[in-house]
Amino acid sequence: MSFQAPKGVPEYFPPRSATFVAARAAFADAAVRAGYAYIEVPVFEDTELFARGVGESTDVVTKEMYTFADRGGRSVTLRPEFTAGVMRSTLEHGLHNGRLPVKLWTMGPAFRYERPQAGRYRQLQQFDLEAIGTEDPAVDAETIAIAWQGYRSLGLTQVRLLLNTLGCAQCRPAYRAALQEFLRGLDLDEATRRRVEINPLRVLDDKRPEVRAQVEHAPLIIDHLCASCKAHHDRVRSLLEDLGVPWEDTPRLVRGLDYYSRTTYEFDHPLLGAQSGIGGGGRYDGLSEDIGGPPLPGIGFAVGVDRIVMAVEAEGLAAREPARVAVFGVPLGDDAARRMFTLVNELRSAGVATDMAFDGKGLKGAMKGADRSGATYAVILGERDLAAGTAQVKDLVSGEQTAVPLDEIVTKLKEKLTK
RNA sequence: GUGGGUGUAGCUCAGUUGGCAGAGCGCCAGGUUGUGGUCCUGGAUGUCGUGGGUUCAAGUCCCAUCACUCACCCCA
Repeated sequence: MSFQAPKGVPEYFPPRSATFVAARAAFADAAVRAGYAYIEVPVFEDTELFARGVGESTDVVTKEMYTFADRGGRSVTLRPEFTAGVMRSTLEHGLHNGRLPVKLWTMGPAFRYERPQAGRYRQLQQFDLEAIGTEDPAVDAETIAIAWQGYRSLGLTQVRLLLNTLGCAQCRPAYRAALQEFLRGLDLDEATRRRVEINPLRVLDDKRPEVRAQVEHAPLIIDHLCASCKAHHDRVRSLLEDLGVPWEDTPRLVRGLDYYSRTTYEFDHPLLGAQSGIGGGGRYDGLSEDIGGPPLPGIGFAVGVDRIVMAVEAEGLAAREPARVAVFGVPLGDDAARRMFTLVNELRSAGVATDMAFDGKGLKGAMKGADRSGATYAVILGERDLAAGTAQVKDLVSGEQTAVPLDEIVTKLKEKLTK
């Protein structure tokens, strides 16, 4: 084995890839049912878009971006997240000039240059959903409900919703100053002291016990909200209550991307170890303006598909089924193999999932293949059958076998499989 | 970027004080020349991560290096 996958890039192959596909589909279905439409955005963008959209003070921008110069000398960056690109595309194509909100979803890889560990990858797979052009707290709750449905439809029961609000341009500055004043009085290491000046809210989210103990009595945003932020937050919470979606108020929850404001949330799974966040999102009312657009509020979330696969496995729910077919062709001899190839394609055209044995496999080996394919029927075609214009249709569960004329096989099998 | 752990068959792993490189699962074949699953029998597959050192002899000891992995930090 001379080559291996790039560092920190997870790969999904059968049978585990079935869980990956199911995880993405669960969220896509939930989004489509709520009227969200698909958008395909670039895997790479102008570096400046992320610098301004995600925020110059974030670790993602300062330390973790895959940035390079293309052959034309432009600085481009592999997307570290989706929201900035979706907002850019919305503005560029004027989607916000139509009916609001613009409801969009997308999915695919995002890239962050970090040291890999369990659940943390350099190429991570995300499902992303955004509602742009609305301030209605009901849409905040809607996005949460969609994510919640995604987790539930996969059978996950241990997901926790952590909820907070970060205030807005009206109330956050005063709170930020009060928090900074408090944090400056603490005994903190160099890097953290720098963070106090650049992005003090993030210090609240520090997991180190010595930091945690010190910020225990720090002022909280929840006590400094302006009237409209408080009303917004209360409304989101009461709507979640109406839906029966349980949450935990987590006044210290802060997200690592600068654009977040007001509603902020994270989904967490207790069985995943250190990287337990399996989704997160919130409101980004200032993002459009940050990247040169008009005032345009928005709310959305991203879920980590890699971590959802891990959560599904941790709860013992993994599908672990390779692709299955209903019918499997077993040809004996070259003439039969040729006839079988057409028959198999006819079955597929008729909507019957079908596979067949290749490489001139013997009867025993081909039947073994039929068994492993998961098929309920094997169609055996040997020289004798071919001469008689029939094939043997074998019920692989009962072992029963009958001769069926070749030109009736497709309709007969369709009949058998639909009842 | 910082700190720990682990590298042996496709997978999971064993390998004693340094002494012929192994098991289970999987795979292939046969038992059954036109019938799968269960069973029985047989078989194939190794740069012991890589390079160097010590030694009569290294999977085992030493050094270096790479990869993987877990945690910090950060985040999905």
